[in-house]
Amino acid sequence: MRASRFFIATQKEAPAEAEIVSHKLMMRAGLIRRLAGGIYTWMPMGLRVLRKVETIVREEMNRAGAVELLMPAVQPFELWEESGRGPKYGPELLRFKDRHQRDFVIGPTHEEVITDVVRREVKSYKQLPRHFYQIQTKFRDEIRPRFGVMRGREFLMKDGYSFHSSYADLEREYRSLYETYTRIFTRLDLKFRAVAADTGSIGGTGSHEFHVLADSGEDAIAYCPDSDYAANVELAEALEPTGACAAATQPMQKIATPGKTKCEDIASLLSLPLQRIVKAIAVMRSEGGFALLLLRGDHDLNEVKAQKVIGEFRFAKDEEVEQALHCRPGYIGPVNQQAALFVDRSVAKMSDFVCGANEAGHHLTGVNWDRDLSMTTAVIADIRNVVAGDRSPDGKGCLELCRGIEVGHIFQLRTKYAEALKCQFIDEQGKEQVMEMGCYGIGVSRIVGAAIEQGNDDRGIVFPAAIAPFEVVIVPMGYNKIDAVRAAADKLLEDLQSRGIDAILDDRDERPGSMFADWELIGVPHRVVVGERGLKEGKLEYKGRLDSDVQMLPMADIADFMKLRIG
RNA sequence: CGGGGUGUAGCGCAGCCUGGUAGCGCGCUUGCUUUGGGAGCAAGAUGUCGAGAGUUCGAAUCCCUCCACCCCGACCA
Repeated sequence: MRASRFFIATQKEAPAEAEIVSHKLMMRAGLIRRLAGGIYTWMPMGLRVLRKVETIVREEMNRAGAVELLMPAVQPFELWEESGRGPKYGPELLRFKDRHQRDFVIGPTHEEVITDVVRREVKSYKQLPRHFYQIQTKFRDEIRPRFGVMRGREFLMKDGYSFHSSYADLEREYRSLYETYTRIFTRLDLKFRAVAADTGSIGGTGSHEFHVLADSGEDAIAYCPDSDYAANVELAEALEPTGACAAATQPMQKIATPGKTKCEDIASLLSLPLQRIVKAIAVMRSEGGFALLLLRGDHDLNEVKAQKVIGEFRFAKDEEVEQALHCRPGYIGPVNQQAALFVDRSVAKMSDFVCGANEAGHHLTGVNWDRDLSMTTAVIADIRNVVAGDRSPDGKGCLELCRGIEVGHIFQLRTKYAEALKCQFIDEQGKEQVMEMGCYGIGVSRIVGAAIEQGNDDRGIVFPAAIAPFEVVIVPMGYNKIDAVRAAADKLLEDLQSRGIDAILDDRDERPGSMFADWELIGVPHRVVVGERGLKEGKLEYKGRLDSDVQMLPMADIADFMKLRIG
């Protein structure tokens, strides 16, 4: 490739709307351009990266025995009614009508469509198992698209679906895809971690997420450095504190705490650690009305866990709190009131604690279970987020926290969709059975953002060689002026290409500084400079994107050298 | 959906408070010089000041409505 025929669209400044480093760099390097909120054009330079990611994913999926197909982006809404997922997916599902007033959606995912395909095509246990996948543009009408392609509304996804005659066979495929995903992210040269995950709206049991580790990630991951335990914080279990509840040593006392509505305020007022304060969170349950959730002051509510314990709920409005407890928010507590109590495990083991007095401007100190309030009707459960230092659920050490960008997700869907859509087969005994299903997703476009989030410096992107838009850039000093330079650069391009190396020759009439800056911004991993100075000694100049120094190499050796480097 | 913020040239921004000729830097065009780390000089082009309605002799500036975008939260892969 020659730069003069390609399209390079670098910019010195990123648009103000770009917040995180990968978004800024993708804009500056001319990889993407925004068309509308969360909707981007992949410019030629960016498309090369996207295609390289796609190729690795495709090769590994094929290797795992999955078969590629391509389903329509536009789907009839009836399928979503049939699966029962239409209402649940809600406004994120982009719906529209055709000229005959029939309802359609733009597919955010394809469980319904693939299940429809398989129920029509596959009738016998002899045709199972099957695994189909596609790499396709999806649309999800996100409430708040952000971070460029990391959370776009339109995005490229690899989605695969497997069908089985037994759960055991689904488990086998699930383990196999776990290995496949590990291979994919290893080949992409990303720092990643597989974590146990909540199954979310898609349902089913058994699920792992693959996260690229990055501080800007939207997900919190809990992991144990001393074992292989790792889970999304949404799911990670907070164990019961060890030891028994300490005996009461203080009487319960009401103290004035005017204006102190936050746990932190109370803690500093009383010179107590935050761990001695209990906060009460008021919620309205879909079934059963008002309830109080009790958490230690330094802990945060985990809504996913809480929902599993108490059912659907929302936070109570201020008026609802006043109505139920005759006290305004900020001073509410569990003592002397009738609301249903859901108590976090850690709170159940506390003694001599501080909580709201259900009287404006007052809190209670020295509160103890049994003596001051009953635990008999309370539900004790794990409803908080784990924090660093908590015991690992596998008992092998303590948890650490880090942040991740979810780039892959594998689910055991079991029979959820097969049942709803009557996707059945005839088994060896001639009996009709519902198929077991798995599904496996990779956010192809998100990977590009995640890779840049992980690989960048003050000069720009540092792409892993596997997905860089070009493997090598040839930068001549005076291509259009000096015949010897031109000849050497042209020959090098030919040599590299004949060895299957993806090289670009920057034959633009730019100044050296601009060319260097452009290619460092774009993140091409290898650079060869062709200059008159070196040519006099028959040498060219090599520099890796992260190298601090250049190497002078004999012209004759450079193609082999590059081949060795790139592998 | 709630709270906050921003919309002025392709990009980054000033001007707005206190109404009166629409500006700066980068980029772009042309010429000359320059040519190993984002060149210099000179000349030039580019605007529905987000949209609509209003106040006013006069609106980028004041008022109202709407739209878009960003951040925080809620929500969600």
